[in-house]
Order: sequence, then structure tokens, then C-alpha cells
Amino acid sequence: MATIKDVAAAAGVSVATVSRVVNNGPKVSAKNRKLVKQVMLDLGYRPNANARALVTQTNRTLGLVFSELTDPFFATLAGGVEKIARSNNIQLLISNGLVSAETERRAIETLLEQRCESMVVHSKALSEQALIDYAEAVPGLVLINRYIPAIAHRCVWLDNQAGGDAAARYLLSMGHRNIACITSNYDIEDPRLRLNGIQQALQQQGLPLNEQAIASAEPNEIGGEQAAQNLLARGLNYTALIVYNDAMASGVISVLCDNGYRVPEDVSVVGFDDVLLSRYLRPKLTTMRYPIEMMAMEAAEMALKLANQQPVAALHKYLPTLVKRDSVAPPKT
Amino acid sequence: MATIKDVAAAAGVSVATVSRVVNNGPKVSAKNRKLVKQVMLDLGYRPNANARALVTQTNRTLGLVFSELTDPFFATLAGGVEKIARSNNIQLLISNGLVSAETERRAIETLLEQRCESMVVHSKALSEQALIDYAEAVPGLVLINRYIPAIAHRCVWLDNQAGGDAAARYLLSMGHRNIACITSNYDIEDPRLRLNGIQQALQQQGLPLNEQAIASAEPNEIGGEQAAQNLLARGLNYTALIVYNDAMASGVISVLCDNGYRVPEDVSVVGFDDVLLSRYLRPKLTTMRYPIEMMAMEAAEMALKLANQQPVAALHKYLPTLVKRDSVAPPKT
DNA sequence: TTGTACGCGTTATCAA
DNA sequence: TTGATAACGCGTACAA
Repeated sequence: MATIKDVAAAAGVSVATVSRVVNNGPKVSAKNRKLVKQVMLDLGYRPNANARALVTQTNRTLGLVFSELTDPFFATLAGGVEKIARSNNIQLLISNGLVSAETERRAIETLLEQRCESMVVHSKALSEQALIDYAEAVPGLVLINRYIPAIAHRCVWLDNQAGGDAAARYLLSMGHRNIACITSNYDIEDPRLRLNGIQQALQQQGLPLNEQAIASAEPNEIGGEQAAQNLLARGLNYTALIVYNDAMASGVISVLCDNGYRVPEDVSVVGFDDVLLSRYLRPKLTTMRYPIEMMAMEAAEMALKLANQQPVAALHKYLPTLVKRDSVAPPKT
Repeated sequence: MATIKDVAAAAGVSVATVSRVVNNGPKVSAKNRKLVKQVMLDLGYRPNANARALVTQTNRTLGLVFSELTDPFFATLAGGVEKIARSNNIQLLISNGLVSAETERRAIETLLEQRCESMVVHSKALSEQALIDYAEAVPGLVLINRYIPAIAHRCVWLDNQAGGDAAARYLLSMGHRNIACITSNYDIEDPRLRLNGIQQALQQQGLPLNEQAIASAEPNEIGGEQAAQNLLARGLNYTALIVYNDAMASGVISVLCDNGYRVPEDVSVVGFDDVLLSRYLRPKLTTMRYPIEMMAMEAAEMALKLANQQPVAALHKYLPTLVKRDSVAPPKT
């Protein structure tokens, strides 16, 4: 591929002049500008971003580390980040963190090697200290969906416990007393916090949430099917189910229907996330809205600002809100 | 951030030695190797990928240009590419092409400036000639979901016409004679080809496909709803609908249900893509499977190989296959 | 086994 | 308005 030298030689000018026209520099004669532009076109010249990054010490790149492109929830997250990157003319570099601490670390390291000045990181497995260290090393790093007090202003997160609480309260207010949970079997804090919230709401009514009433599996459609089957196998006598996310909920409803249970007449179901899917399930899914796109956009904007030494607000906490649709009804009496 | 010089100075060795241990070079004493490694750790040294790319003339980066991270179909595509990139230890650079020729061009140009040696490109708006030119300039470029005869070996694509044909044939074989289409209003070849296939199958039975029986809208859930409403407004007297994709189909079914039509008892519906969603819709959606993840993986592998001057097969054509689920039944007589 | 020095493609400084 | 030229951080002949 043609370099700036090739262009300079072919145009009979110095590399400095070429560089000036490339960067719309001020001091270059109209004649030369036109000439150089033509030569660039002829030679198919494109400035080498690597060389440029080397000397300018900045590469207009936003790194995103997260786990699963294919999951609608994460896709929405990535979409939000991408929007901000694009509107700021910033390249998007994606690094997959899967779920393990080791891969998450590698994902961040890779981004570090690329010297991308801003990053939004979705990390569940890395320790708080590790993340704090990274945040210190990279001014433009912001955490999404995780709250670490020591670096609170670098975190954009959702109050999961409040979400669990709100879901449970809603069901209670509808008259449900036999409530079961289907949760994620990932060893991260989100499911624990949501469960805490649920438990708290139930306890306030003097209702326990015992082990028997909790089934866990992978947080996707298949997992939802499995967990629902397990619950069924134990003899289902609950009137309502709080499910970890909408993907699982779709699997749950599917199994419920296949086994002759009507939703919501026999069993009510509440999801979490409000992924697009939930509007097209039948019945339409009642769920806790997780404003992930907005959060992702804010995280990306923060990352860009921080990398530019601009200040950001101190608190970026979001609350899930209840979206009432058709999957909840009062229990049969 | 610490450079190789810093490390060399701190360790009291030359940059060459440091470089050797970074790259696991052969000739360096165990003592020095250990020493340097320790210093790198202390200083938090990370090799600068830009500088490295500059000298090695390769940056282990795979560029992906496509339109919509948020769309499950494209998310699956991106997921396939990501898998291959990750398993080959290659960075993923994402460039958004939206739908216009101009943005698609810019997306590719950006990747070009990054000097990523392999790219998988999903371009619908760019002209054949423009893509041929790019393919010539970048040996590791492969096109996905598009077929250009002149560079056939660089294309991974689906036979859309065969898909339309198969869907229509299936409906015909079930006894349907009044078939309508809901299609995408994007000005690209895919909807045209699928429609051609449908028309061809119908004509073989002496059935016309007139304008009245075609409604178009954006290829997503909302678009599906709108198109279905339009069809309804015209007075729906069809027994079966072939819909451009599963997302639209979910919107279509939703509107149908809301208006008292039962699927499939009153109206049969066939989708396209076999996105995960289709398994969780009620009724489960009968659809044409678009093996997009497999195709994306192949495209990524090809791109990597081509960038490495390794040969690839001449033909990469895929056929959609019918997935029978519950949204099609014989017409009422 | 180790170190010196050049070049990768740019930008930016300083003279001219 | 233009042109030499010194960085930027790294890999790698080549020499020691």
C-alpha cells in the first residue's frame, strides 16, 4: 500500500506538504493541494492509522469488553456503545471476556496493548481490586453493570436488589403468596442481589423463600426450559414465578404451555430486562425494564469524556421499572 | 505508559534483549529473562500494538463491517465472526455500514486505514464494481450475504431465490392457493430475489402474485406490524403469508392475533432466518433456516486464510432449508 | 548471549 | 509556503 513518501515522490513535493493536505493543514498552496489530492487518489493512498497513533499518542478507539454478542441483552448494550462511538467518529474494538476472570483480564490487556484511550468494560468475574487497578491505569475506563464503591464515579450500574424487590412487591400486591424463583446459576452478584431483593419483600409479609422454591440454570432460553422442568418435577404449586431474565422467561413459558399450564391464568410470570423479545411473546411478558441501551450510551460517553480529562457526574445508578403486560394475573382462589 | 526503553533501562539491558523476552525469542540467558520479566511486571509494561504493527506490517486484526449489532440476525453473524477471531487470537474491529453506500464506503475505508489484513464485509448498498475494487486492494477481504460473479471465490452467500421458491412450494403442497407476501422495503436485492423465487413457484401452478398481495415495510417487528395492518386494511382474504424474516413475522402474528385471526387455523405464516426468537413465539414459527452463524464462521476463516495467502474453495453458496414448526396448517375448506 | 542501529509511516518543529 | 529531520515504540539484521 502506498505510503506518504510514495505520494510525495510522485507529486514532487515533500512528505511534510503531503501530511499537511492529508490533515487539512493551513499553509499549502491551492495548486499543490490539488496536485497532491490527485496523486493520493491515483495511488489509492490511505494514511496508516498505526503510524499516526504512534506519533500522536492517540488512536480514536473505544474498546468494549463484554461476553456475548449473540445475547439480545448484550447486543443492545453493544449497540448503545456503538452508537456513541460512531457519532463521535471513534473506532470500536471488541474484546470478548466470556465469563472467567482470566479471559476478562486478557480482554482488557489486549485493549491496553492497542492503547485505546477509552474503554467500557463489562466484567463480572474480575476482583474489585483488579478492576480498581485497571481503572487507575486507564483514565478512560468505565465499568458497566457493576458497582465498586472505591471508583463509584467510574461505574454505571443498575440496582438489582431494588429490581427483585419491586418484582416481588408487585406480585404480592396482586395477591400472590406462593412465589417461586428461577435464577441464573452464574456465580456473579446479579442473581444474588435480585434474590436478596425478592426475599426481603417476601419477608416483610412474613413469607419465607425456601430453597425448594428456587431453581437455577444458564440464563438463556434453554436454561429457562430446564429450570422450569425441574420446578415442575418437584411438583409445582406456585401461583407466580419471578424469572432471572426475559430469555429464561421465554423458555419457562414455553415449558409451562407445553405442560398444560396457562399463563397467566394458572401461573403468573415476571421477567427481567425488557428485551425486545418480551413484547412478542404470547402472553406479552410483564417484566422489569433494564435500561441497558441508555446505560451503555452513558458509559460510552463517560469513557470518552474521561479519556479527554473532562469531568463526569459522581453517580450513575439506574433503577429498573416495572413494565406491566399480560403475563401476570391474580391467583385463582 | 512504560516503553521498551524504560524496561531496558530499569533492567540494565538493551532494548533488543527486552524485545527478545517479550517475543519469547530464543537467545537470552535464563537470568536476564527472569530479570526482564520482573521489571516488565513492576513497570506495568505492555507492548504497543501500534508500534509493533508498524514494523511487522501486520496487526492481527479482523475487521467486520455490517449494519446493526442489535438485530438478532446480525448479532448472530457478528457472533460467528467473533468466535473465529477469538480462537485465532485476532482482534475484532467493528465498523458500522448502516445501509447507505456512503457509510459502507467509509466503514471499509476506516478498516483500510487501520491496515487490518482481513475483513468480512456485509455490504448491500455498494456497487459491484466498488466491491470488486476493494477486494482487489485487500487480499483478505470476503463478502458475506452477497454474490458477485467476478469475485465468486470471495463471496459467502445464500441462495435467496431458492429460499422463496421453497417456502412457496411448501405452502402450495399444503393446499394453499391464496398466498400473500410481506417483504422488506429496503432497496437491496435480497427481498427481490426471495419474491422472484415465490413468484416462480406460484407461476408454475398458474397462480399469479399480484401487487395487491404484497405489503412492504422495514424488516423488523414494527415493520411486520405495519405491513400486516396494511394487508388487513385492504381486506385480508389470504390463507397464507410468506414473511421476509422472523422479526417481521413476530410482528405480523402479533397483529393477526390482536385482530382475532388464529395462526395457523385461519392464516398460515412462514418466516425466514430461523432466528432464536422463532422457537419461542406462539405458535412456534415455521421458517426458512438461514445458517448465518456457520456462514459467518466460514467467511471469517476464509478472510484469515486469504490474508495469509492460503487458497480457499471456489464456491461458498448456502441453501436455506425449511424448518417445520407450528405456524402452518392446511387452509380451511 | 548481548547490544547497536536502522527502518516501519506519520506528525511536528524548525529553518529556509 | 515549503522542506529537512527528529521523534513515536518496536523488531531485527548485523556486529561484537
